[in-house]
Amino acid sequence: MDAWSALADPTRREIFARLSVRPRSVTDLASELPVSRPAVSQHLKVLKDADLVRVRAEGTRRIYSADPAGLREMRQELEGFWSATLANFKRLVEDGPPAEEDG
Amino acid sequence: MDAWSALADPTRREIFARLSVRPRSVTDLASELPVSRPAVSQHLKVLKDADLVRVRAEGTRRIYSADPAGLREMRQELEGFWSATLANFKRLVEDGPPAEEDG
DNA sequence: TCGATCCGTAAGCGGTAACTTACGGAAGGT
DNA sequence: ACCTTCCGTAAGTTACCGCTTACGGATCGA
Repeated sequence: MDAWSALADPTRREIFARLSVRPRSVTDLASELPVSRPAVSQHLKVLKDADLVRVRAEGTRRIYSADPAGLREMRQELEGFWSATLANFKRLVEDGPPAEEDG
Repeated sequence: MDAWSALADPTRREIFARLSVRPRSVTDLASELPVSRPAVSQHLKVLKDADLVRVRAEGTRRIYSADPAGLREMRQELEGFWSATLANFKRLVEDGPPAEEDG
């Protein structure tokens, strides 16, 4: 599952948002959310597979933190959409000529 | 369905990517993609509900174009994730103090 | 008016995502 | 050694998503 699909789920996006503020354990996350601890574990696995989070062992606890790696690609692709959309939209409202195909 | 879920689907993201370059009709899009025309129509409805695309009638054809509106919100949220993740990650690799809760 | 083209939607199907409960392993304290 | 806490995974259920085919409305040309 890619980063787009990983962050599409509201619960997973909420988990990632919290981890982007500061690292937390699985139990801590579960206590803050309206889902069970196993559900959080499963969400974290998805986020980890998408390189959106990292894990660090601390005794029996697993401390998860946000990882820039997975987010970087996604951000770049979205920035591409953004600039292309703005340029295209600008031509439309200015009633300008249609765009040439370049991608 | 919000913009995150709308762009999570690969086919829908491909449609949006093409529309961000230049507007196209439903049939044109379908001819470029490995799915049927009704499927494209359904995808466009999702994108439209998320304010990611607009429609303009041109005879019997419906010309769809990328709309900055829906993308703006999503982009801002992702930029928030990005800066928070970077800041948090920086503290971690510097072995600095844990972050305070501020949202 | 008749046919062709463009399009949206309903109906139905197969796949899978998200959640729960149940279980078992690993580490720490006493 | 024993109990507790923390965690991941398997199994099963429910619900939704994406796709197809089929159908009907709308517009244009002859």
